Amino acid sequence: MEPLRRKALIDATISAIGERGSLDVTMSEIAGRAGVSSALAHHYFGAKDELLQATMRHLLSELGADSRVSLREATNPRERVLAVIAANFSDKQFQAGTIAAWLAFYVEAQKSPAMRRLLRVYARRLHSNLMSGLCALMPRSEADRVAEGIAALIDGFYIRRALKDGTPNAASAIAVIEDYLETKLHQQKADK
Amino acid sequence: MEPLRRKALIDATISAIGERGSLDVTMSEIAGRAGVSSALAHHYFGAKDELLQATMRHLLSELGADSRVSLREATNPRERVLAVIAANFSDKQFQAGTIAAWLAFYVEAQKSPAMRRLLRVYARRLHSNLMSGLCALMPRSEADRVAEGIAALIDGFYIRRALKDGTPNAASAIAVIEDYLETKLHQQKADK
DNA sequence: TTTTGTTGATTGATCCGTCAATAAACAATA
DNA sequence: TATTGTTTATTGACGGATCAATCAACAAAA
Repeated sequence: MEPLRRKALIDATISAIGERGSLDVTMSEIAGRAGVSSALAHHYFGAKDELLQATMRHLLSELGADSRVSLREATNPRERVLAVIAANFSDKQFQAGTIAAWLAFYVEAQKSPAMRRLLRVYARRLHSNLMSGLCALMPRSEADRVAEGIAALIDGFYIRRALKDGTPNAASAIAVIEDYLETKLHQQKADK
Repeated sequence: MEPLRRKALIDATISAIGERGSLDVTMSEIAGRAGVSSALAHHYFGAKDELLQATMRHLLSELGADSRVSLREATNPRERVLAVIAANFSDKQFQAGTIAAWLAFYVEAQKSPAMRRLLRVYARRLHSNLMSGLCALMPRSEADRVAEGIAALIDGFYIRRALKDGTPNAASAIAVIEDYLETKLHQQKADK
């Protein structure tokens, strides 16, 4: 029962955050969505921030898994980079609820060391995933810079989704980022 | 007296948000920082979200003013773009408190239409400021895309500051963004 | 019967917003 | 100038609402 409930509560947390748009969701709200009492949520998670952290870890591991799958299909360095970008803007990831949760967690990270730690894991992983492709395409120092740029672009488009009404368009975000990459690759070839 | 108090309360709001890292600051906390009672804060602003909105507007107008000053010193299109970037990462803007406030407002925008409206003003202004330089350097459609990229990069580096401990380094952020711009300009010249 | 699952009720804390009351500044008037 | 009236500034205290967390109690497996 326990794993079931935990999963349901975490899912409920994401959808609640997604709907409300911030971490300002009550335990009762979350528990209600999961079809249980708030007391049960406390029973399984102890305190609210532990539930939030578990939710964050869940998001993190889902993105990690998606990235790995996406990377496995890549057959060359360039495709590896594209795969990482694609994973971040897949339908599963680039969704209102998930995006809202990421943003809220970024804010939370400013006061919660635990959250900050988790976000750093995300950042490091993203960087190294990007580098795994970029390193073969340009000198290390240049690759580092481009990876930082792409990472900032990804987070930037995530945050900017907060401005748009209606459906977020992952397509145009991908287009801009890929254009950045292609331009960079082109430049590398020219320099050689 | 009124203008004095309003200013003090808005400044107190920014510093409180900056220190706590989120909008989860109480009226008492803010009022205390401004050296007045919480009742007075209510007297001048009515409700908490009005104070928060006033704070957001203040941030917005400060950034707008800084951008205008920075732009005035530019003597050619390329410098105009650089000026906009520089304004966003000036010591005055790229500061822990201010950054925390921007992020928190982004999250708030997901549930508050008023905040969303203000952030859209910011986004539009940034875009048009960037376009004022880019349009002279490349075709409009390309300029649009580059402007979107730079805007996302700026917001991306802002949000990523939440991960770093210690002082935020505006310098490396500027370096990446300017590198992006230069690469793009180079590409334009080559295409011609 | 021991362990696991589950809840309703409750507690204690926090916090927004209001209000009545006081003080200070200001205006009017005799 | 002295006095009276009026608006502005300011606060302490409080009502009312919300919410996290606890707990005692009950049901259901094992």
